[in-house]
Amino acid sequence: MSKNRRLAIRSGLTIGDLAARTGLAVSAIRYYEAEGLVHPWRNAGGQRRFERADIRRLSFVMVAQKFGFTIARIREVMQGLPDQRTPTAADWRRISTGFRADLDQQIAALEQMRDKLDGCIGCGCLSMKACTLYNESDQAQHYGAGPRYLMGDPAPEAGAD
Amino acid sequence: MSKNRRLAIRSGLTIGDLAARTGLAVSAIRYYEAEGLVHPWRNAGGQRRFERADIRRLSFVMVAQKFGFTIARIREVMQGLPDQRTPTAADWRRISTGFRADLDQQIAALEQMRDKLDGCIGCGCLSMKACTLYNESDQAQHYGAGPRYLMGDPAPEAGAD
DNA sequence: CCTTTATCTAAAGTGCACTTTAGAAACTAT
DNA sequence: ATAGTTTCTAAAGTGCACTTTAGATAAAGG
Repeated sequence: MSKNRRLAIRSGLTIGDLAARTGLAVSAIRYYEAEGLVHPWRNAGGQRRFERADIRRLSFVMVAQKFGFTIARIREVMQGLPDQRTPTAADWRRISTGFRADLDQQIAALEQMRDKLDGCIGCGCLSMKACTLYNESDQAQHYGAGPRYLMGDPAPEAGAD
Repeated sequence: MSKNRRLAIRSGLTIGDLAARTGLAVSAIRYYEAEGLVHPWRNAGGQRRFERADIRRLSFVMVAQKFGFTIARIREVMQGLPDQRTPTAADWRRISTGFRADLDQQIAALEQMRDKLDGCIGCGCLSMKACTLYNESDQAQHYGAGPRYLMGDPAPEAGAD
């Protein structure tokens, strides 16, 4: 029970501490380590120990996931953080900004698709060749194997309606 | 080779025909049948035969997927189509409209999150208690097991920044 | 008629993001 | 010292949306 360890000043946070503070499952944190999103060290007994800054890293991961980014993309973005020193507010600001740009793009793509859908609803077709939604998406098909319901698809061109 | 079957006037479209006209893989169409999104009949030899209207159904599925809807949700929406007669343009218009409402909501949710992200970037926190992004999402956690990168999450409240 | 292509079923595999399980070792509290 | 957590690893399981594989049957073309 890690209940009252006097703020764990001793030697870093345990995985349980981190789980408690982020709301993540312990197993998820281990998974994120395997994916290279956090880099705990080990204590004498072989247990993971984390820095306080890792709370921030994991929180960032959680938010990024909420926005629909994959682990791979999140790892990429987080490469922008310093490796040796603790990231500063400015560091976070910097990578969050790039992240925001992606988000803007996603929203724009969604809005474009919505507008096209409006056209299709108007004509009642929603399936025929005239409908831009299909013509462009037919080619786009197959973005890697699994489910491709990540919205960042190839931002349909504006014209051709 | 179903190349020149005189428009397949005979007895409905084969699964291959449908694949050619929608761009879907044959296996995907079988999967969609298993999921209840299309209901082909069988010919004497036990092969699937589809109506022309099924091109439309499948195209609808494809577009819906592009927008990030799950098969379950798509099936739900498509329950709104008539079972016995061929759906009319008005039928498609009707279900597409409900669909558009969902989409609007998703966009709105994304925009709200973006705005909050702006606040977080501004303060450089992106992880602490002050940040609305975590406080609300911590609770929300766990939307079914697998990957939950579907953006339709619980539309964060506007206030509290 | 015979070969080629298409289709069939059932089962297993894929990729992402995890969780669950099992058995063992470490740590904490009493 | 001992009981009760926690943590460890490795491996398997989960859910979604499919694809791939294998072996068998059906349909089409020459």
